[in-house]
Formats: sequence, C-alpha cells, structure tokens
Amino acid sequence: MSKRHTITAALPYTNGPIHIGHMAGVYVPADIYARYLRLKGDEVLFICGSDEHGVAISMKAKKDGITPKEVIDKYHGIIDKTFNDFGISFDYYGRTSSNVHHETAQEFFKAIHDKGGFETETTEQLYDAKEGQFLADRYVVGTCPKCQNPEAYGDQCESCGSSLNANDLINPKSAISGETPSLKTTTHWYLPLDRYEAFLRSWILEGHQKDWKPNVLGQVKSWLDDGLKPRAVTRDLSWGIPVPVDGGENKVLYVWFDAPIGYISATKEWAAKEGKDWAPYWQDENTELVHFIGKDNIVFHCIIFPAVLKAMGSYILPKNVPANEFLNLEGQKLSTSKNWAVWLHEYLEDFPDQQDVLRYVLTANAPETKDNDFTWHDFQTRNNSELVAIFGNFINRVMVLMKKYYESVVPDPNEFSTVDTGTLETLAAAPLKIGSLIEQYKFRAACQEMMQLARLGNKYLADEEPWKLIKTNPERVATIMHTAMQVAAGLAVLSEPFLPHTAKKLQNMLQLDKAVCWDSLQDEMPVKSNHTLGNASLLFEKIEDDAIATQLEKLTS
RNA sequence: CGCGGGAUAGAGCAGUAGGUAGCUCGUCGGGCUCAUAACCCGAAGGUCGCUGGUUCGAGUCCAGCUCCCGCUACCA
Repeated sequence: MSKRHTITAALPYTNGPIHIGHMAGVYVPADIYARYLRLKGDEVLFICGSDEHGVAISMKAKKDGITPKEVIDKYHGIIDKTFNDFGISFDYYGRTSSNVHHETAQEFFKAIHDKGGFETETTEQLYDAKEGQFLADRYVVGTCPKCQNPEAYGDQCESCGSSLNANDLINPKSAISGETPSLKTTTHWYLPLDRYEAFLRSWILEGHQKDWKPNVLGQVKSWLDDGLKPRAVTRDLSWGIPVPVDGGENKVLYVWFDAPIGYISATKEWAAKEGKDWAPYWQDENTELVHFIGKDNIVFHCIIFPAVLKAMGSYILPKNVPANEFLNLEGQKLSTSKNWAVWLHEYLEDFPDQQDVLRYVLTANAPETKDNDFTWHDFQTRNNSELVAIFGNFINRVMVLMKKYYESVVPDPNEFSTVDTGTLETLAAAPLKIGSLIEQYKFRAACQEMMQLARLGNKYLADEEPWKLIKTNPERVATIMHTAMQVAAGLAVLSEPFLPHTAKKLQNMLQLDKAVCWDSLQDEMPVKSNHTLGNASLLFEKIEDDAIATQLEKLTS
C-alpha cells in the first residue's frame, strides 16, 4: 500500500507578484518533493493558495485607490498563472477569500472557543479617531523609549531592535493620518500558547531532534526557552474573516490564525471537486504532513499552527517543517518596495519556455542552510556550462550517434564489459541515492547527483569512443550505444522532479514508455532493443552575454 | 538588547561519532572530435570570520569578539 502525503507550500500573500526568493525558498523544493513522491507511486496531495487577508492588503488598496477585493483578485490571478507556468504541480490552489475557507476558519475558531480554548483580555489600544479605527502595531510611529529613535514602530524599534508595545512609544502618531491617537478599550481573544509549551517541547525538541533542520530546531527552542505567552488571534479591522462569536462585531480573525487553516480549506475544496473525502489528509495518522516554508514562518508553522491543531484535537501534526533560509539578489536582499527582485512573470517574457533553467539554478543554489546569493552571471554559467554542456550535450550526442549509426533504432547489445556493467550499476543505484537525498530535503545535493549521471554519460562516451570503433568493431559499438541509451533514458525519469518540462521533452524524444517509473530503474533497463526513438531537438540553448546584460540593466534602472 | 541561523579555495556551496580539507563553476596545461568551440584527463589555488582555551591532535568541542540574515512593514 502506498503512503499518503499531504504537502503544503506557504501561502503567498496577495499584495504583489511572485519573485525568485519565494520560488527558491518554498515552491521549487516543495514541487521537487511532490513530484518525486508521485513518481514513486505514493499518494500525494500538494496544496497551496493565496493568503488574502491582513492589514497589508487593506493598506495596499488604500494606497492604490482600489478595494481590497480588487487587490487580491489582481495578484491571485498573476500568482496562480506563475505557478502554472513554472510547473509547480499543486493539486489544488485555493484562496483564503473563498466561502469554504471563511466557514472553515470560523469553525476552527468556534470549536476552540466553545471548548474554552481561548482567553479574552480587554486592553487599551491606540485609536485613530479621525480614521475611526484602531491602530495595529505597524500603524503607529513614535519615539523609542529605549534609544530615543524618533521613528520607531509600534511593535519594534528598527534602530535598537527592541520589541516594543505600541503604548510605550513617546509621542505616538498614526501612520495613516498623522494624528495623535487616543487610547480606547477593546477586547480580544487570545490563544494561550503557554498551555502548549510542554507538549511542543517534547514533540519537537525530543521527538524531532534528529530529523528537523538546525535552523528550525534552534528557533523553536529559543521560543520555548523564552516562555510562550498568550497570543491575540483577533484584530479590530474590517478586512478579514468576521469573528463568529458574541462580542466579535467589527473584529476579524488575525491573518496568521486563518492563513494556515487555508491549507485545510483548500483540501476541502479539492476533495469536493474530486469527489473524495478530505479528512484522511489531515486526520489520519498514516498521512505524512510536511510544510514547506521560509525561515520567517517558523514560529507560525512550528508553534502557533500546531497549537491550533492540537486544540482542535483530531488533527495530525507535521512530520517535518523544512524551512529554507533566504535568497539574495546580486548581493542585496530582495525588496518588493525597492523593486529589487526578479519577478517570475517578467522572467518568462524575457526567457520564454526556459522555466527549467531558473528552476535548476534556484535548486542548485538553494538557500538550504544559509542565505545564498542569486546572480545573473551565475545563472548564465549554470545554464551554459551545466545544462547545455553537460546534460543537453550528452543527450544530443546520444541522439546524433543513434541516428547516424542505427537510424534511431536501439541495437541489441553484445557482451557487456566491466565498464558497461559498472555504468549500468551506477544508473540502477541512482534512484535510491537521489531519492534518499530528496527525502532528507537535500534538494541541492539530489539535483547534483542527477547531473552526475549526465557527467557519467559523457565520460562513458569519451572513454569508449564509439566513433572510432565503428570502423573496426561495430559489434562493440552496438553494446556501447545500447548502454548509453539506458543512461539517457534514466535521465529522462530522474530529472523530472527538478526539470519537469525538460524531462517531458526528453521522454517524447526517446518515445519513452509511461511504464518506466522511478523505482523500476533499479532492476530494469528503461529502453529495450529495437525501440525506435523520436526526433532529436536541443533541450537547452546557450544564453548570450547581452541577455544577461539586459537583466542587470533592468535591475538598476 | 535578547534569541536563533550563518561566516570554508576567484565565485557558489558540502563537510557533527575531532585524526592528512571536498564538490560544481571559473583559471591553466593536455587529450578527443560523435556533440550547442560542447566532452574527457590532469594541475594550480584555502593560516576553514577574529582571539583565546580543551586535546597528542579542531573547520569539527568550549569562551569571548566581529560581520551578515531572521524573529509578521515590504518578505520565503
């Protein structure tokens, strides 16, 4: 029986399009993982969706002079298309503005509320009378009480780094109207995280000491050692999901309470569409749940959301939360506001049909253990010296030789030499080797291992020199080409998680049978004698200097 | 301020049971010519952020320090 997996990728926030940082940190690795497990024959549900609530969206709407709905519709459309274009193989991509999500999030809130799982607290909060609204932390600017920086925010001083309470600011001003806010009482619901401290400590720090990444464990430990405090799960805002209990008028669920529940609502929508039951994907102990996120999301996916799931009772907890670090661009951190980014939808305009090149570069240089740097020069080099020169070239060599010597029909092999069997054994071992790395979330190493196979192919041809032997020993050449074909076919399967568009193209080129799957490579030759190949075409094309210069200009303009 | 992650050849990265420092790209030299001047072989290149300490021996353990990043503004 095959294993069931629920895989989630962090919900992108719909106040802007997707850039390479999002892709490298979350979506590409999640997609590699999902595709690999599908190729293994496991049951996979790969879920994501747009995160469409929160203050940033209402602020963006206000700034652009449109409604929040118009903001989210615009970016949801762009983001959804981007994921499709890049082959991020979600089984379902939802959105948190959907009815199903509103209902599901409210059910969660109500269920926990009815069990007595929340505490309420009435506090005085800063209120902007002119705008008629409470000021969330970032809406207040004032002087930091610790370092006297006059531009500290309500929750944190950028200058000295202190965590602040908005009420502590000296001379607070509303960031919206510039008015001096007044204090007004308001009541909110809090999730008492302190009640879950012992559970989280033993579940993560003891249960996952070995298999979770150091950056994730470290962050969790830091939070736990600090002592968890109740965290507000409601806000005084108009844009969001209404609080579904008495006293919740004019309040909405805190965006970080509702967003992760979006994974579950998306699953429900998918299940309804497919005529399946959603529950096993979130409630069956035999399901492996994995959250792919960036490092800034660790606390939400490892502390808060598990506490919510635990509070609900019947839900499973993640098996792992492989958070990635961040990707920089040409040495500087990505910034939406400064437009220092490579936007995915724009990339495709400049490099049409070259999704896999970017996927490859982002995988080969993925920020798995620390922040990494994306440079256009590196992008060019990896395309030209790795994809074109190693992978594409090997395939092309095989195709050309096959056509020239055998009219593209795979010849019968004669006696295999030790080099041949050694090559075939390396090929047979590759699925396990690459698979094991993927299962450890080491996608960079897994991708390199896949490329290693193409290198092996090139070396095999260089060492065996069929172009010389064809004149003197054609029997030997038949064996060599039969063997080289197996490597090419192996690549067509093993490259699929990393380079899905290329793999498809290659499978067509080789006229490869769908029956060739990941595990069968271990004990079966993927291509049989007398098999006829399709027409050859180049898998990758060189990227010239001027294309790179154009991108660099675009960045600095 | 605090907490967490990181700092390794020109570039990008591996390297936790402490014992002569690896990979990819780039560079230099050679080979091959089937291939998108691609491929294959070989070489050069590092006081493993800084300063101390533990040890017969430390990139790998301990202490202090410096710099970068994160801990919901934009953000993965």
